[in-house]
Amino acid sequence: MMMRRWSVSARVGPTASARSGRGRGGGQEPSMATMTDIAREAGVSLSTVSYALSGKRPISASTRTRIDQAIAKLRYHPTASARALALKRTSLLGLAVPQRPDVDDHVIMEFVGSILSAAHEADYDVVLVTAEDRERALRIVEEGKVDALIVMDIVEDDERLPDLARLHSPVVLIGNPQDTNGLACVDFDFLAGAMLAVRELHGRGASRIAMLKPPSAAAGGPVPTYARRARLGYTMACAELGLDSEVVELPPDSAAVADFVRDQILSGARFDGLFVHHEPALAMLGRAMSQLGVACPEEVQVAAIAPADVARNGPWEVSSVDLPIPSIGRSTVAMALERLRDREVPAHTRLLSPTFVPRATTLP
Amino acid sequence: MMMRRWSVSARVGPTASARSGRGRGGGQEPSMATMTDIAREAGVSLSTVSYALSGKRPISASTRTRIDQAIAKLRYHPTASARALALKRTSLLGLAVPQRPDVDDHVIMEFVGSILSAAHEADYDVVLVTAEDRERALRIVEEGKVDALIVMDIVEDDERLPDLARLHSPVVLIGNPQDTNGLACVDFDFLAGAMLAVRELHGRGASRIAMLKPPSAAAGGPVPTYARRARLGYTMACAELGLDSEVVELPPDSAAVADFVRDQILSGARFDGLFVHHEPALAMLGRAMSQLGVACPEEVQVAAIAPADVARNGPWEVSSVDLPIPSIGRSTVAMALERLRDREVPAHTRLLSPTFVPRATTLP
DNA sequence: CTGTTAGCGCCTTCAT
DNA sequence: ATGAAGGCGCTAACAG
Repeated sequence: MMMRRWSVSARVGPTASARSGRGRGGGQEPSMATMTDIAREAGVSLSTVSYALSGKRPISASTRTRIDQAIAKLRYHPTASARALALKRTSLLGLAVPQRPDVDDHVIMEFVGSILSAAHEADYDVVLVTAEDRERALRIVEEGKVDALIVMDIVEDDERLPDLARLHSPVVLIGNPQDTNGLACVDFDFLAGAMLAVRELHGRGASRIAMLKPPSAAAGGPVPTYARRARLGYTMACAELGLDSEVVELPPDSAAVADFVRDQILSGARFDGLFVHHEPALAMLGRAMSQLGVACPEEVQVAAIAPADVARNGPWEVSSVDLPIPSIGRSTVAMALERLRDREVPAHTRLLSPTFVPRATTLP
Repeated sequence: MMMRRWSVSARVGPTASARSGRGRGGGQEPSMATMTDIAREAGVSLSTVSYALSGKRPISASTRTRIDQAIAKLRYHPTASARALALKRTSLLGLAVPQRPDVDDHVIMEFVGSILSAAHEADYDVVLVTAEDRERALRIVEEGKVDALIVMDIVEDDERLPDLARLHSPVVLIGNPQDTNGLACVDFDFLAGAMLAVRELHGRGASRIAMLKPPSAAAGGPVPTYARRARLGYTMACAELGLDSEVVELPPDSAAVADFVRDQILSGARFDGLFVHHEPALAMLGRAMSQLGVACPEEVQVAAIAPADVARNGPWEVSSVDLPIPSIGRSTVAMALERLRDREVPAHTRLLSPTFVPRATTLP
């Protein structure tokens, strides 16, 4: 049975013209009830109300009842700012999201959604700032507007890291730059993931395995930290297995993909396995192969690194090392909260282990 | 005259022992500098520092300089919670975003992005909550964690409205429900937009104009508030122009769209104008018409209501009444801030006027 | 089990 | 142009 504590007893009127209780009718600010009001109404002391609410001290049943009634009657709600000032914590996490046009909105929303859920479960709320507004991100933590900061879309040699490293509050990066600047990081283990994909292809008979990836960003452009690690994993796995390695950079347009399939697979038969780390090209590849009549699991096997929904939707069901975006989001929040607890433990990096999910593009 | 050493008026507590001097690096909490520290360092009073920072009182150049130096030296940053408590405002806006799978992530991100920008420009930050978590949305405003709340994705007969209407802080809805419950609303004027699209088609020679829309949600499912208004605009415009009206509900799959084109346009030639309020079907329609050999501006003209990028991308450039998502976002923030200023002005609805952009699917 | 009280860091009305 | 002092609403020692 649900005991209503903050229940709303009665509706007033259409316009809620029933201004504050007794005061004088001159109704200005509704001027919400405070803990002092509750104390008076319940005939107890201020601190008793506080302890009743926080449960940090035993309260007699009768007292608690009177307090609860007063709270319901006056529609009391604790004031976040006051609590924050006294506790020195806001129960707010900062989240810097990228607004660059070249990042997939769907992926971002998945991150944001999982981070929101995880934060809410721990009774934290989330303040969003755009990653491009560096000043603002720094400011909300310096001013104590948030207790910790999560930064998405970290790129190689990210220029924000030195500033972030100076902050006195926990900062967690989503990504894994070569130089973390001593900051905590959470990410998928792209290196292990790439190796796993290659091994799975090889274990299923492929021996001429190419890696397909997007063109390296235009010189100087930002490079996501996973690009290097995935590529490294691929070459390491090939080396380990004694295979030749060849990285093919493919622009994300159907023509280029079709050309590749025609030249390198159909005619050349150069590859019997493809490791694809290139989400937009995945669907194009599927269409090109079916149109050109390349038998997929038989002639050439395909394994990708991609979010599960990307791998499954589209024209075919691609076997893949699934990118567990929600897990990354949750781990990130968890790490932020941990660092909020133990300010002392040194920052570390947490890489989520890969799992291979065979689907329709690899042999059984 | 009284020579007061830096008044230790109330610094007795064990906490305020002010051992902040370099002491030893026993380093516990960095314990950020406060305004009192700045005052001491600059040799002025607390209030002087406060006024220097807020600029609400003239400060002599020399004093200001010393204060600025102290601030720089001690790396001072005002504390948001303290300021919020004193000012009774947090400079934080709440934003409830939908997480329903059937809302386009891209559109959401556009809303969120524009709202973030607008808020930041006014020196507000944004707290994100998921619309599904109604309790939480209410709570962040009741506890004064945010100064106002913006709620996206309002549906017809939205069950959240009564609760939102009870709040004592400004609430702004994105959408325009029939019963606003006295809440402020901002939205695109879908009614006028639909009428405009029909008139433009008619003005260009079309006289048998159908409206294409997604199937009405399964009974009981949430219905976005714009569905009714767009449809109403269509029928009103047809009536006004003395045209027959026919609303065609099309599921968002290529087969259905192709069937429609084949049966109703190719064979039947029943329509020479299509008013499309159905984003996912737009691209499908373009492909179907070109594959089936329907001459687009000549045989049948098409005008849509859609975000500009949706209208322009895809297989054809659709003439359309562009949905100005960023403007809606900005207006929403503006309205929230207005209501924060003038708590008295009654809530009202703001509908953004439509503009027709002729592109390739209408005659000149 | 319950009160009393001193802050948390900043703003602002009075004095000067 | 500058100080002094009293909150803002809540928490957490200290006393009983």
